[in-house]
Amino acid sequence: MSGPSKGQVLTRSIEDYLKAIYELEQDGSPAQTSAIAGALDVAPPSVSGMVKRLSEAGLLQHVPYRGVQLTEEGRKAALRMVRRHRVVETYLTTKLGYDWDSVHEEAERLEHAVSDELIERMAMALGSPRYDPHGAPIPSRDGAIEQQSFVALADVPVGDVAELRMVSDKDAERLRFIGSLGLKPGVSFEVLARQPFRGPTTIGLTAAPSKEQVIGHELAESLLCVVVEREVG
Amino acid sequence: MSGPSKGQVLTRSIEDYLKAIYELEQDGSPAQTSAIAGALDVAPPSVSGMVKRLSEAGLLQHVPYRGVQLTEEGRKAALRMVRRHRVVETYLTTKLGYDWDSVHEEAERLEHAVSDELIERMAMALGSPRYDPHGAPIPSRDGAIEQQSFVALADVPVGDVAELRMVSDKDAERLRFIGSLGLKPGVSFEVLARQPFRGPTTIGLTAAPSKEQVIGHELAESLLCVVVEREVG
DNA sequence: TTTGAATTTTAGGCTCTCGTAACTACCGGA
DNA sequence: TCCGGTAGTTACGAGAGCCTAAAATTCAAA
Repeated sequence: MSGPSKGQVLTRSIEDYLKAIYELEQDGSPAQTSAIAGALDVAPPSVSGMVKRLSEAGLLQHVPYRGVQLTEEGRKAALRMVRRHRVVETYLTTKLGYDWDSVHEEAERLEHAVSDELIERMAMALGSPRYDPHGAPIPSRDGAIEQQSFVALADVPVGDVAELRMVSDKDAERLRFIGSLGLKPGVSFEVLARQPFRGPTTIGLTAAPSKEQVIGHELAESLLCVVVEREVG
Repeated sequence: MSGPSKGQVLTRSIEDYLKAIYELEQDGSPAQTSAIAGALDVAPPSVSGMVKRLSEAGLLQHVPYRGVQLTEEGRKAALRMVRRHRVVETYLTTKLGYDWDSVHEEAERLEHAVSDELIERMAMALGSPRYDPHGAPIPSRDGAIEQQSFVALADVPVGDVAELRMVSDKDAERLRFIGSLGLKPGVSFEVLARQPFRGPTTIGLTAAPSKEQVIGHELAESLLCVVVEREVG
């Protein structure tokens, strides 16, 4: 008795797998076993086993040795988790004074425990926010999510003015550092210089142009931006 | 490698068992296997198995065929869960518009997922409340809990004025009905009449004396009160 | 004091999810 | 085309936590 059916009982583990697979699929291409194992911090054979079960449950399609892709049903379940995670993160920062670097861990546990009703009440209390504190879009109740295309700060040409839009929520230390630079989603800045050979980028915040910030290449690759004003010339 | 040790990793199941056992011990006498099984909706052999593990972990003492008693460590862990449960219930009703009859189920899941920090932030946001929406005392962070002695409404003599103090949070339907009578912790009333043979009690709310309420015996046994004014004579 | 009902425990099994070890498939380079 | 390294899978096993059936214990009533 398997196959696609309504009202699956999803365990915590299954919810974690679906969300991880969804996030891996966002980088194009099917999610690979080792990538899933890495994201969930389990051994690859554990993933093979779970993938088999999820595939039998109709939540994803598995091509052996090639990777997995969520089915419509699996994607929906994954987006439900993503919505929960991001609503919780937003609630904790807005209403309970959490810093943006500490909400991820808490949300990671709460997303499995909250009811749909609680999520809707939180969203309501927040005025149905569209983005979480890290700039990630919050899927709607019915699983629609804004598709975005950003440029990493590392790829914004010198001279352009850009706005920071989104940062990964997974690394607390990185978030603290970014915050200490005065950066958060919505902040705009001009790219003043960049050293070659994957060297650092220098920016000047629009709000405080006098204070320049130097940002290493690796970090600059993780800061997702939109260009607001292209350099003339 | 067992015995009392700091920093146990308590599973959800273990947390449930400890809380259930704590609550059963409140009615005096050690908690019995079947009572625990009933409270958690599992079969008695499951309880025997878990009791063995908890006893080996030093969280309770087990006298075969006689029942179990929490150790200091077990009691502390149980009270931590009780605090979580009641803070969450209070938060949901006060800050997110939940009714007092629907919070129990939600808190039952959240109590396993929230961090100590989140509980303290919720308590802070609420002004460190001493009672939950059902009148139950909230244990302090260090596991101190107010010991109360109440009289069931069914035992309050006719003519006395009493105040409702506490109601079980477990039965949503009962809570809805109690609420529909205008009753909640803090409401006071005069006991106007009581029929014999475990018959109903008639009360008149102090706030609206004209409107009398008739309350069946079973319900009256579950309404925990303090007598505010004893009948003269 | 004996017996029988009720309660508790033991025995044995199942599912879920994880792990390690061993085997298989894929793919790029010689 | 072959060969080896990497990635993926299968085989097997462990622990948690639940179950049913059977055995053991308790206790009260005859």
